[in-house]
Amino acid sequence: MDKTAYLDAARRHCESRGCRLTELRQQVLELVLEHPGVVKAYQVLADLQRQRGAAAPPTVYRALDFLVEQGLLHKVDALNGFILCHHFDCPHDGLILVCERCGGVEELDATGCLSSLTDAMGKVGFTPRAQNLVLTGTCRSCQA
Amino acid sequence: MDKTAYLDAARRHCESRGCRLTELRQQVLELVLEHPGVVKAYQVLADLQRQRGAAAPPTVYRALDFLVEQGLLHKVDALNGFILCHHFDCPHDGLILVCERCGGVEELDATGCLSSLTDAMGKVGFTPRAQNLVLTGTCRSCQA
DNA sequence: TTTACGATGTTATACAGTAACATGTAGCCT
DNA sequence: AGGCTACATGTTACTGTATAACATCGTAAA
Repeated sequence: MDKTAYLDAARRHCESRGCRLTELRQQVLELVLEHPGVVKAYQVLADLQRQRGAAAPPTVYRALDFLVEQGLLHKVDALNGFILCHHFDCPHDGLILVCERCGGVEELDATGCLSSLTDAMGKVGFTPRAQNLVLTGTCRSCQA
Repeated sequence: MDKTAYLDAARRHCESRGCRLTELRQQVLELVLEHPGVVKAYQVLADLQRQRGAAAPPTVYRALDFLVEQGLLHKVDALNGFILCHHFDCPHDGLILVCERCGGVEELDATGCLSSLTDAMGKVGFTPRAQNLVLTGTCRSCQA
């Protein structure tokens, strides 16, 4: 899927949920799109400032929060960063592996693996926040 | 296990690993112990300042990092906080559930559940950072 | 047109974490 | 004892992350 198609799909996704992918939000999404792996909010802020001359933290955080809420991005708490979510339109159990060294992202389909986890959680009445599990660690090529 | 016994066990645990649970480190551990669930670094800092009059962030962070390294605490990235680890002496795959609303913590033994996860990760050469998986969500009593 | 609401701008500040260097302290070696 | 070494702690200053609170603007419905 090329960039234009992706943005179109993202826009339709938002609208189908009763929200608007405004110009600012799309601009932020495009900036995230530019980066291969994990993106930091203040990196996006710097990019945004280069493009429009002025921007403050809340501007970026509001847009990022919106995109996370729509399922277009995932927050990687361990790294204080954000990553793109492919598959925002087909909800499934994903396992997202983020390398702490190179920032690379790898996605596994972990539906099978996660079912026993969610079973265990369900038994104690616990509802996990996100359907996609984001883990940090070290990828194969960074093992040293 | 009461507090004194716990601290003794913690001390022996550190010493068996060639480290010392110094007075400061124990003091920080006790402060964490005071709180039922998730504790924030700056909360510990404030407590510490009340007890000894002066303390700076590095003092607290160094102690907390040490305790995490020894396995006595876990860091909860999603909440920028720390929680106690019971079972620091019997290494096993734990699943730690943190409620976003009440801050409560629940630990499951998830050895079985996690094996399929680690299998899947191993297949792509990925090494997860921590052996304990920390998830956030909503606990039974906070489901509302 | 007015009203209401959601989005954005703006300022200031709170919260989280670390770099770099100074000082202290305990054990070891000669 | 004296000095060396390694680790622990103190201190200052800073960078990075995130949000509160309020002002403004645009758009769409009443």
